[in-house]
Amino acid sequence: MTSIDDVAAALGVSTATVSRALRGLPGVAEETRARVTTTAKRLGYVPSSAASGLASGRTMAMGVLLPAIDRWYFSAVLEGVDRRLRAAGYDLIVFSLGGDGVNRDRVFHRSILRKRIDALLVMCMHLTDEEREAVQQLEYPHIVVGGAVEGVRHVGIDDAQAARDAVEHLIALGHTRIAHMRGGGSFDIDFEVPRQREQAFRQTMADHGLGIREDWSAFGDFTFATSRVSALALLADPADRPTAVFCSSDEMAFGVLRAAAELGIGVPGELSVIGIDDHEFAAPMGLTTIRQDPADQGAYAADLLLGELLRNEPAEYPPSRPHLLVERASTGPAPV
Amino acid sequence: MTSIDDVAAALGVSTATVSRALRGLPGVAEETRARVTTTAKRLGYVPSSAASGLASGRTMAMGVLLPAIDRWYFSAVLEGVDRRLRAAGYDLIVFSLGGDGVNRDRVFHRSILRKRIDALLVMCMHLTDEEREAVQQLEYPHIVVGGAVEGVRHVGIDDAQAARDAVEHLIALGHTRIAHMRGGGSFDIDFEVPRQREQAFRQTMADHGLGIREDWSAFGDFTFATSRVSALALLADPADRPTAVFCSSDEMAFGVLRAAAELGIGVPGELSVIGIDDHEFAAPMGLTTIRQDPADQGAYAADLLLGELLRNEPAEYPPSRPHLLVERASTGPAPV
DNA sequence: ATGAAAGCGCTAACAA
DNA sequence: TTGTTAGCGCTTTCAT
Repeated sequence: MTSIDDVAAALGVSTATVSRALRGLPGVAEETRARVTTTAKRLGYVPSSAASGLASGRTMAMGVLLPAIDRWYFSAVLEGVDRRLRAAGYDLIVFSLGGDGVNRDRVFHRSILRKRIDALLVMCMHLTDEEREAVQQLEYPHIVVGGAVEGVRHVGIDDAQAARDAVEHLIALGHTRIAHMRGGGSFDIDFEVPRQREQAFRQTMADHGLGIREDWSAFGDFTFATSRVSALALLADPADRPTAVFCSSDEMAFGVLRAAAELGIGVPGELSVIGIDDHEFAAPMGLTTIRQDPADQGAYAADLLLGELLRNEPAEYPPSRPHLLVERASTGPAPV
Repeated sequence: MTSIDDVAAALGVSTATVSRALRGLPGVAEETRARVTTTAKRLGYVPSSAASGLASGRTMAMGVLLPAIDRWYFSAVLEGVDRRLRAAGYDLIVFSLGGDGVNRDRVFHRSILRKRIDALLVMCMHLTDEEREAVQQLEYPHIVVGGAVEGVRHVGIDDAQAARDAVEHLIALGHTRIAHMRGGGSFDIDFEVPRQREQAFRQTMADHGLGIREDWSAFGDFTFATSRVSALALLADPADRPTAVFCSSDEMAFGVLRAAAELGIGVPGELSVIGIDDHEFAAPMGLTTIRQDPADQGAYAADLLLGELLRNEPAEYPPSRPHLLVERASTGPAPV
């Protein structure tokens, strides 16, 4: 491996000059910089991140802590984060807690604190008290994306308002018999988000003088499969079923749509379904939903951290990102 | 930040002893090791990865190069890789080429070669000649997951056989009018995989003496939305349409199912649909498919690299992972 | 079983 | 504008 010394020796200049030239620092004659650049390329020199990290205290890497990679929301956020980091020349290190609790604290103690990263982005999820504390006490910039985590700043959509918008869309269509497909639960994925959406659902119903039936609060676990099974039960009785279902996520909405199709229930004629997310499948499925843009959220958070790294001072920022009602074919007037 | 020297000083031992004790190396009295461990924990000592990487030449990180994070296959592979790495105490660095070609070569030259990682896992995708060469000449262990990349070893399912199994399932059900929903195209995602599946489709049809209609080779781009639109056209004419569609991926199969539903075509009564993947939505959708396990492929590849890192010699290994026909409700006998 | 000391390859004062 | 020189915090011989 050719090192900075090789380049310096080849040109008869000092390593400091090579370093400055290559990093675009001022105080290097343009002619010198050109020669250095050329020679470095010719020798195939690539700086060692370990060495520069050790010397400068900057790793040029950012970490993302998440409960699972292979879920729509998280992978989309990741994509947004990555785009920004790439542009800034930063590398992305992913810490997934991946289902089993095994190695959870190893992640915390070995990696997150290991000076491997300059900043950390935490995806909304349930943390133990100890873990939360570890995050709070991080010495470098950090932020939560998605739901709130106590004592840590965060960015995300206004979950309560998003849920309210969805429910009010149904109410405006004349629905009064509205069920809720809830998320959260088996995954450690989150606590705050499902709770806020649920609470907003209840509050909105109450604000409009509509009653809530506890047996119409179905558990969908944020997944297609669980939601489908729940919906099959929820919609089983033609004589007594909701005319609309507010789903706390699109994936659960797909489960409800599927259940309706299996039961021969017409959408939106007999049943309206609305979700939250605007998942990739929502448009082709004709699903009405509240759009959020996870990639934007990730990019926004990454920008924030990158900015703080640059200016070395905390940023002022509005914590909430926009959402938008997208009307498609899965919602319509309440049946008479 | 407390360093190894602080720990050593606190105990009145040398840094070498602390290092040995903490890394579980032999030649340390158990009593000493215990004292070191305790003190290190008390002082909140966490070794710096940059320093140890610089000194030892090991970064304890593995890279994954992929065209996009937020797609089913890739995020699932990532999950499998991550699980293994976590267990081995390795960190995961993700290099996404993410759509736009911007910064592509920066990824190659700045990150991959930057001694930041001990090994690289490349997700099947289209690489420029120069990029392919860069990968081939990597000095550390590397492997491709998914489709083949010329000149680099790889692991994945036997795509040709998987496609053949799918098509023969349809043929065994009596279908002769079989269409193909093809993937590949707009994403740089892949070249080899869609081609192999297409070729196997053609070969299998020919082997069974069945004709192929070029207008029944539809382009689905590996996505739900594109496939749905293609299928809408493919299935438009009740008097002249296929009785079965072989889809090169589940997401495209969902598009075909959706199109069939919109057109009022009964599945599997009038139309059989089969996919490849066993996507999370396949079971609740009742989709017959060829199951593959991306997480397993990722884990397998990661294990391989980890093993080589450990033993310092290339591993012998079977390049192909299993696939399995999963019969569900979307395929049935050809209509008479 | 432990310690001393020489780097690993860079960056960042400080000089010149 | 360029060079000199300390480190950054570990690992790893080589001694002891």
